[in-house]
Amino acid sequence: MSRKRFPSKRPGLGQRNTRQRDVILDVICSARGPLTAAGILPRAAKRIRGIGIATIYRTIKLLLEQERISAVILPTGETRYEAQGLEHHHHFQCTRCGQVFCMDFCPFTKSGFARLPRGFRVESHSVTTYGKCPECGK
Amino acid sequence: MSRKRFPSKRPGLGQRNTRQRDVILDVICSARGPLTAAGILPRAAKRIRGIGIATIYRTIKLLLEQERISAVILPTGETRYEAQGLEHHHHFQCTRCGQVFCMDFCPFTKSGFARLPRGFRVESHSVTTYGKCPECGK
DNA sequence: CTTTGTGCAAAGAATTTGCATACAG
DNA sequence: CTGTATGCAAATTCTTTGCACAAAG
Repeated sequence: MSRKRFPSKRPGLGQRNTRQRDVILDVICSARGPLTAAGILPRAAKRIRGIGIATIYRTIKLLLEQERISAVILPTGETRYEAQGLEHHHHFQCTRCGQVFCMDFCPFTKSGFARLPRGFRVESHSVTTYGKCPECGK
Repeated sequence: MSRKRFPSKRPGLGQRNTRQRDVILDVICSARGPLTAAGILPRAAKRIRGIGIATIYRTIKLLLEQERISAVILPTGETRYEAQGLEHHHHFQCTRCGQVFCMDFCPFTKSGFARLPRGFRVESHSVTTYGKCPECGK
């Protein structure tokens, strides 16, 4: 049910430089858009014969912990991964072509709208905030 | 992977009024915020001994097709369900207890912040906007 | 009665984990 | 060498489906 967001880092993990990790990170970072785990596998397999899906998932988890990639969850519930930019950003999905874009605007700043790139027309949006509810905030 | 959002309605389905359907709809509609399928089960089971998780899922699908409830997919990928026809709103998840609340504020209005209920403390948020990208907007 | 709906258990799909082996440092 | 990382397959988790029985109309 509740998926752990930031699993406690087990000491002694993510210590070594392996070809698998390099390739998986590169596949994610050089893709045109965010990829699913299943989409990463064949791309990585072209460069490393026999790489397994478990390695893809384990590496994704590691890269997420290291904040080198971030997860993008589409409205269908599909999880994809993209390179982690340093700046706080959100996403925009075109309702016609389905492409997902990164937007450097944030509606939580007063000038949020000003930072919406030219040409993008917002039709709807979904916002989820996280924090402490009244009972837990005491 | 891609979950069908509105499967073709098979004729002859959703014809009958059953206690299970009434109770499941009521559980979803009278909750404080959107519920997961697993969260609906125990609430419905209090009123109908022996109700099964398969019935929860089948009824959720039916209610979605009838547009009596809608799915809320949180940025964690967790899928929840809430009554349909509520006013435009967003959600707030407590980072401690995990509960999800409906918030009638919207950051896309100038006075958005003023409508954040007392006692809720925002720590982070995630926003996805939908619309037409430059190429598709022509 | 006839047909749809339900509960149970098995099947699927996506992701995680255990374990023996491979390999980085 | 020592201990981490990988690949495989089994295990989990969440959701769907097949089937026989229950129940709505």
